[in-house]
Amino acid sequence: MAEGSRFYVTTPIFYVNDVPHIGHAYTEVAADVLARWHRQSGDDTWLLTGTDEHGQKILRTATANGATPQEWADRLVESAWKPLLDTINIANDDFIRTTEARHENNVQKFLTTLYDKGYIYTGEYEGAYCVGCEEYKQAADLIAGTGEDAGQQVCAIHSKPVEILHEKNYFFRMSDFTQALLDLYEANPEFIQPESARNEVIAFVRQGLEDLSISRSTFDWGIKLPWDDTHVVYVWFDALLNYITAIGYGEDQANFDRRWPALHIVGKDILRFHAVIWPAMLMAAGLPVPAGIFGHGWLLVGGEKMSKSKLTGIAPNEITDTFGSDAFRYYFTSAITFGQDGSFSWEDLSARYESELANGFGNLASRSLAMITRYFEGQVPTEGAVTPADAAIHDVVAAAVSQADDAISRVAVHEAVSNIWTIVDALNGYITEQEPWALAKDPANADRLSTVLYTCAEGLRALAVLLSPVMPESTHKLWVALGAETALGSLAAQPVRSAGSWGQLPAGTPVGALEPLFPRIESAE
RNA sequence: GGCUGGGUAGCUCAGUUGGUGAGAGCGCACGACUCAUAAUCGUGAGGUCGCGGGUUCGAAUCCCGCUCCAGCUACCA
Repeated sequence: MAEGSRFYVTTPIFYVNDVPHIGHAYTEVAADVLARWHRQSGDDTWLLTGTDEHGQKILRTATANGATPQEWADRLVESAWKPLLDTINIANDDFIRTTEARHENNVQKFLTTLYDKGYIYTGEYEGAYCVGCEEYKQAADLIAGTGEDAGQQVCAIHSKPVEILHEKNYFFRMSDFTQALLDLYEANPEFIQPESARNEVIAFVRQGLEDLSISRSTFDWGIKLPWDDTHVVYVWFDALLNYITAIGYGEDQANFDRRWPALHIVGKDILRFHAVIWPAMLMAAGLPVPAGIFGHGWLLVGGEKMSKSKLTGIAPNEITDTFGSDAFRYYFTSAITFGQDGSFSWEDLSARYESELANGFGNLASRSLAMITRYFEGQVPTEGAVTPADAAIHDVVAAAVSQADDAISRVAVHEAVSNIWTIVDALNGYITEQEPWALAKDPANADRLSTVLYTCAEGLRALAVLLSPVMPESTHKLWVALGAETALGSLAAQPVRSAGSWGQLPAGTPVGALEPLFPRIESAE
């Protein structure tokens, strides 16, 4: 899906009962960077995120907190999830909540469609039920009993024997789609990325799929089945449909056709739901399957998956309060190979902030603008005769643009940043070699000095555009300081794919003052 | 147990279909420079490429065994 003028990307919807941590933020940032890049390239772009609000757990915690589940969800959406998007500067186009009418009504339409087509049947669910937990347990949640319970399976939490219960349930004929899914994976190798995720899924589906129980009657916080209001739909079935109800499935066919299919960015923990159940659901309904599923890795803290119970969970604002949202976004998109697990540490974050953002990019902007201010009275100088050294910079910029765009099309966000960063390194080296401060000592070198500093200004102009999807705030400051806001218009309006064409910033443009883009941070604590 | 990945310089990681002396960034040491956020640029030190076999003229790169780490092994999201 490299080019084309349409780009629909989604994040998973947040389960409102969770506490926001950097894992959620990581997914959001990645999707947002992709969306901003495409949007700024002129593609018809849509970034969807939202919240998942149904299910037994939410009913329980709401009750425990003396609220109705809807009140509870409302509270969490406003106090936790929407603020998270602000904290990390996400420019989503929509925010869907699974309790909204546009979702609930059309989930019912979808269910009716599957029911009418015969993909849903009445069956009996048999499961191990723990009275203490008030829910069915999976085999992994059970342990062998001891003492008087020896020989029986007991609940790992309550250590009491579980009961085998039977319940009337509605089932989705997912097993019908085993072969169709395998064919899909085969025919479209990039449907699931990265390759390791694809292998995982294929191995799973090859074992054969079972039908999926998609209704619950033991609680009622969910979307009712249209043909049997004593059952609510299984939460995942409900949640996955957000990707199409948000864009008009069931009520706005034109918009649906305009947006669908989507690229789904998900963590590898929920890969299976997206790569197996979801496409099967769509196939059953006669709808196109997603454009792709990208499963990214875990953030590891101290070599282990971050978790609240091990006190390694980190709230995004712990980072942004000190480093800012741009640094947060930069760090997670550049330091971690998208698709693989990545290590997070405060030391690494501080080190990269200082060496790459402050000393590398920030200082490049400072030194360039300082010299333009000092030697050319604050106006972008004229480019004179171009030497091989200057041409080399032009080439680096042009190459960075095409390489980064290619990387984005492959969802290789980290690679794109790395490609763009070659401009930072090249310009810092260029300045040291060209020694504009030495040229400035002799008026005979005025033309050369002018060209060197023009090259710096143009390089920065390109950097501002290319990095704006990743670091919207600091690049905007740089854009204004370069005088580009008045000379070329708003940064968001700059087409990213033509950022490499040289000579856009007009000579004579007045530059402004620039505070350090990434100020040094005292001691990191 | 089975499956999917991974174990490469102090740290985080690249290493296409096996082939000139194994790479990058950071950190460290030394040097250059002074426009700049005590920033920049250059040079250098540093590695039995998890362990043991095998295939090959030649393997970090293929095959076998072993070992260590992480994740998955479906209807809680």
